[in-house]
Amino acid sequence: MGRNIKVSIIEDDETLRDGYAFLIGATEGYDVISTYCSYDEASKKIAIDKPDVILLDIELPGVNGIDAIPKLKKLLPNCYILILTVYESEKQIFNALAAGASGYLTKNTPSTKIIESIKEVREGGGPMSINIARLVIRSFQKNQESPLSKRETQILELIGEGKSRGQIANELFIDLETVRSHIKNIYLKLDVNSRADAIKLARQNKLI
Amino acid sequence: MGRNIKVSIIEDDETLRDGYAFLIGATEGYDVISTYCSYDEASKKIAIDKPDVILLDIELPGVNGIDAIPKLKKLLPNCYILILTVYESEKQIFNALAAGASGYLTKNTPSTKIIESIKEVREGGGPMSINIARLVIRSFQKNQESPLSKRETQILELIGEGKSRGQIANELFIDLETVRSHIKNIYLKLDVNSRADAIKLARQNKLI
DNA sequence: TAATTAATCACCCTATTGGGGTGATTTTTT
DNA sequence: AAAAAATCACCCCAATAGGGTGATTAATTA
Repeated sequence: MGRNIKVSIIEDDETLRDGYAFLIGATEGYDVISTYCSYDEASKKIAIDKPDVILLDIELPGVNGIDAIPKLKKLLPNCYILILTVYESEKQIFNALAAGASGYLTKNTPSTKIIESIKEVREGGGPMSINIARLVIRSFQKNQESPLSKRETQILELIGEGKSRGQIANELFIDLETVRSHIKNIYLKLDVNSRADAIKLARQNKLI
Repeated sequence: MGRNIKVSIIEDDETLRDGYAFLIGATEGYDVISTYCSYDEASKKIAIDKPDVILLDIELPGVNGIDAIPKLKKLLPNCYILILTVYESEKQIFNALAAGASGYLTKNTPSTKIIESIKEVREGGGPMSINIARLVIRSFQKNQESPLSKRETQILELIGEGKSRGQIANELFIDLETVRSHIKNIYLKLDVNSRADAIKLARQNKLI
């Protein structure tokens, strides 16, 4: 338990890489056991290093950081990956998290927060920069001004689960014709004429 | 800009309520302008208080915290709601965030973190307790050991968007029969026999 | 109170879809 | 060399989806 946390860094910018390495290595309880400038470099040796946590950049030469995540996870299933990048686009963030990153920090993060996040991630936490947390929280928030009624929203949710009219009717204890009627109204309100378009629009606008 | 942050507290436990109020009120830059023991109490006067941030408990008498969120948002559209609760169930958390909460803290949170989170939420951040952040991040992570191939996963994603075989075929520039064939294999692998069941199972296991 | 919206059900229609069978061929990966 | 992935083909038929055009009965809001 008192063992030092073993950290590897994958970052192509030499100055940053050395900076992080020095910073973390100088901190009590942390060892920087290796640094790499690309995934291709890292892949050859990192399985032997066996780091507890990898600090990973997104913009890398060769295999980019996001594609590197599942590969690293395969090499080191018990290793936590902490993204450290300037990229703040929603897609990048969600892709990185979906791929298996356990935390996401932007490069303006103060060094104390980086150090703390490495510990946090190893303890099962999910450290994020403030701006990332904002995006993540927003991704959960539904639109409060939906044109759809409660029932319509409910039915659109079931459509989003791939259910047929019949299945929806059974689940809600209403007639099949009533379901049809609701769906027609949904289509009218959203100005679409297919399930796929309704789902797309509803998800885009966070109606469901 | 230098104006103090106006905070309201809705919390049924008197000891906690007074504790928070004292704590926050004593801090430079913060004013506790009102405290309530339920939503029903708060609803009568809180629109006049016009707080910047509401600290909200989940387990409340009468209207519970989660149902109170949209109502409060309607009364005070520009107010941020910060959940402060012992509840840590995934559903509660995601429901609260979906309803419009901007942050979620558990009650073991140190007081400095609470104070900091109030400021953070007003600056557009999304403060979370460490354990909450863990759940939130995990909710994004996909299963790395899917039984499905890339193409199958892709097709199942499109099915999850409500698309028909024909639409999928057009989108992927493959034959309708090929789509059918993939879907059959998906059903075989997942041991289901309908779109709805496939989507359900895939989402449960984070295959898509 | 009057008007609107929500929720329920009914019956018309037809092209498309969905799911089940049972194959085969060609790449790609292992 | 063997296995898995990706592609396409043709059999079947009940169910579905979407469009039209209604009506009745709560609720909610003006």
